[in-house]
Amino acid sequence: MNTTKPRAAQAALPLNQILAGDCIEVMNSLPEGSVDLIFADPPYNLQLRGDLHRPDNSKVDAVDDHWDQFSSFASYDKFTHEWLAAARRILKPNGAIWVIGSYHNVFRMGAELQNQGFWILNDVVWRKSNPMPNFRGKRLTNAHETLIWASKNEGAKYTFNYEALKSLNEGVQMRSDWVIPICNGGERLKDENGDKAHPTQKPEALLHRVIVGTTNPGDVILDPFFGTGTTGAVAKMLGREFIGIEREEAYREVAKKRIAKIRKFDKEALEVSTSKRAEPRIPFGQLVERGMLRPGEELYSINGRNKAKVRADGTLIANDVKGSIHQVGAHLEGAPSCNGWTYWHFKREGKQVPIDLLRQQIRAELH
Amino acid sequence: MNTTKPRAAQAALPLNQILAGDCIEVMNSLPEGSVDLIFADPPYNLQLRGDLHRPDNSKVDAVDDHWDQFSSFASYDKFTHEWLAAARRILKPNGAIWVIGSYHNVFRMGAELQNQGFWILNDVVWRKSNPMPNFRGKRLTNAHETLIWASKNEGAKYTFNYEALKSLNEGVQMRSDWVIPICNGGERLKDENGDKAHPTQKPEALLHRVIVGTTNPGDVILDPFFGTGTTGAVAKMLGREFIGIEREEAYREVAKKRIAKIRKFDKEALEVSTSKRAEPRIPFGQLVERGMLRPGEELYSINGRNKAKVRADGTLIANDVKGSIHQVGAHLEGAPSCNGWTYWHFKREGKQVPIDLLRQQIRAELH
DNA sequence: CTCTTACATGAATCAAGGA
DNA sequence: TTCCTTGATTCATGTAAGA
Repeated sequence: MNTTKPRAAQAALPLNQILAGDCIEVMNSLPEGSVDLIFADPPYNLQLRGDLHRPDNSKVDAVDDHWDQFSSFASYDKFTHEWLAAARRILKPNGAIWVIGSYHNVFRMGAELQNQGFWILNDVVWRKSNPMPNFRGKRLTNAHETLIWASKNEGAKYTFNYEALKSLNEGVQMRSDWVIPICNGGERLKDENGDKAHPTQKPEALLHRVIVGTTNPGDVILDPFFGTGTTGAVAKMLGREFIGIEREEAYREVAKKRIAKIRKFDKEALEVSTSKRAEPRIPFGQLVERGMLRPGEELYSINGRNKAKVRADGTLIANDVKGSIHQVGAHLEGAPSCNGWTYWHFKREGKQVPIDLLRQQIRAELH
Repeated sequence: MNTTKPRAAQAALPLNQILAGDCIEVMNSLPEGSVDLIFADPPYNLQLRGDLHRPDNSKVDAVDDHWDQFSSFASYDKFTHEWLAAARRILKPNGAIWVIGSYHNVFRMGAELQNQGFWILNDVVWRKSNPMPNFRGKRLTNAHETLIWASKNEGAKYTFNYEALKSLNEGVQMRSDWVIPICNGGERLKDENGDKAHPTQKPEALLHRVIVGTTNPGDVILDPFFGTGTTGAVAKMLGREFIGIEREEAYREVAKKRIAKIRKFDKEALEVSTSKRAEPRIPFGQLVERGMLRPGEELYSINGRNKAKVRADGTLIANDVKGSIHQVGAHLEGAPSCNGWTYWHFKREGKQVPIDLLRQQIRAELH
C-alpha cells in the first residue's frame, strides 16, 4: 500500500496547522498530489422550515448557522463541485477521500464524486446509538448518517488495514454499518457560556475507525471543514499528520486548544495487526535449499487425497504433473487456483504439518 | 392522512395485475394522479469486472443480467430521469415513493428525486443480518442497502402510520435503520432447476414494514420493476391493491403463480408479534474507539499475575504475545480458552475494575 | 427419530508483483 | 505496456447427508 511519501512535497506542506480561509482557495494553494487522505464533513444544506419544539415545548437548537444556508440545489451543487475538484487535485494518486452527510446532501455529494472520477469503495452507515427522537412522530427517527469512502480513481491502490479493522470487530470482518454514539458528555466541546462550541461535532470514535482503517502512521490527512478539529485530534493521537482548513476564527481557536492537549499514543500501541500480504515473500525453493525439506520427500494434501514429491529445484511432481506447489495443488483439485502453502503438508513424527509452518520459521528469523 | 380515494380513477386502473412491457411506457399509459404509493427496485448498474471466487474456490453467482448493463453514468441518469418522471405523473398529490439501491446507483437516484421536486422524508438503511462477506478482504463487508422515502412535493400530506411502526418496534419509535435478513430459505423462489428464479428477490419483511408504515388498507401500490412480485405478494397479504410492471416474461410467470397462492391476512393475523433479540455483541475494539480505554493503557489480570497493554486496533500485547483479549489471556494462563471480559481489569482511582463493566455501559446505551 | 457434520450460497464495482 | 506467477481470502443460514 502507499506507505512511501514524496518527502519534497511534504516538506512544503503546512503540517499540523489550522489554515484560515475558504477551503477551496486554500486547497488550490497547496501542491498537487500531496495528501494521503481527505476527510470532509461539509455543510449539510439542511432545509429547515421554522423552529422545532420538543413535546415539553422547549426549543430544539437547530443547525441554522449562516454557513449552512444555500439558496438552491444548484448553488449547493456548484459548491460541492468546486470543493471536490480542489480536493481531488491535492490528493495523491493512491489517496482516498471520506465524506459524511445526511439525506439532505449526501446523494448530491455521492453523484458528484462519481462524476469527477472518484471510485466509490464503500458507503458506510454511522448508526447512532443515541439519536434525537422525531418529536412530532411524523417520520422515522433519523438515526444514522452516511459516509462515502472513495479512491481517487478506479484501480488505485488505496490503503485498507483489513486485519486492524477485523481486530477492532472482535475477529470478524468489519461491516459497512458502524454503531457509534453521538458526540456528547465530556467529549463535547463547550464555549464559555456552556453552549456547544460547534453544532455538528463528530465523535472521535468515528474518526478513529476511519484513520486506523484507511491510513498508515505518518500519512497526511487533510480536513477542509475542520470545525473544532476532531480529525486533527484523532490524527495526532494516532501518529498521523493533519492539515485543517477552517473559515471561522472561533472554531479555529477551540480546535487549536483542543489539539494542543492531545498526546500521541506510544509506538507499541499504534502498531496494528497486519495481513500476511505485508510479510516478505519466501519462495518454496528456500525450504529445500535450507534443508527443511529434502528433495524426494513426499508431501500430502490437506484432505489426504493427494501426494507429491519435492524436487531439488523447489517444484513438485505428482503423477505426470510438474510445477509449483500452487500449480500442482490446483491441477490435482481441478480448481482455478490453490494456495500451496496451506494445501501441502509434510510428516514429522507421524504427524502432518503444513509447509506454511516452515515459511513462518524463516519469517521469524527475519524479524 | 389520504385515506379517501378517487373511485372514478381507480375504476380505470388495472388493479392486481402484472402488466407486460417497458415500465416507462406502461406508466405513461396510466391515468395521472391515480396511485398512492410507488415501490421501485430498479437495476443497480453494478459495474462488475471479472469473476469472483470464494476462498474455497467456488464461483460467486454474480448479477450479470443484461437488464443491469448500462454504457455510462449518463445513460443510467437518462433512464432514471425518465422512469422517475413517469412515476411522478401517476402519483396522487399526497402519494409517496420508495426507491431502493446500493452505492452504485442510490446517490444518482436520490439527487434526481430532489431535482424533480420529490421531498425526501427519510433515507432508510436496510442492515442485512447475513450479508455476503468481502472474500478478498479488500473492502468493508457490504452489509446494507439504502431506501429513500419521499413525498411527491414538499408539504404533501403523506401517509405515515406512526403507532403501527412503533408497536412493530417494541413500543419505541421506528428508526431509520432496519435489521432484516436477506431473502433465502423457503421464501426464496426457485426455478425448475432449483436455481434462484430472480437474482435480487427482496425479503417480504422489508416490504411488510414499508407497506404497513406508509399505506392504508385499500391503497394502490405500483411497482414498476416487479420482478418476482414481492411487492404484490405483501400488498395482497396486507389488503392493499397492487399494479406490477415487468418486462421479462419469466419473472411475470413466477410472480403470477406466487401471488395466486397468497391469502389476505385476517384482521387478527395482522397483529404482529416481535421476538426479543439476543444481547448485542460488543467488540472490545469499541472500548478503545470510544476512548473508554486508551491505546497504551495497561490491563491487569483478575489474579494480579499478568498485565498487558492495549493497542489502537483493540488487540492486546503482553511480552511478545499479541491478540484479542481472549487469546492473550488464554496464552498467559496456559489455558485452552479464557473469557477476556472478566479476566482483564483496568485501574480507575486506584481500584481494579473489570473491562466487562465498560461493555455493560455500551449495552445500556443501546437499550 | 435426533443430533452432528458437511456443503451451498447471497445485488460484489474484491490482487500484487515480477518478468 | 502486457503476461504470468504467486498466493491471500469468508459470515450467516439453510439444507442435505451421515451417524
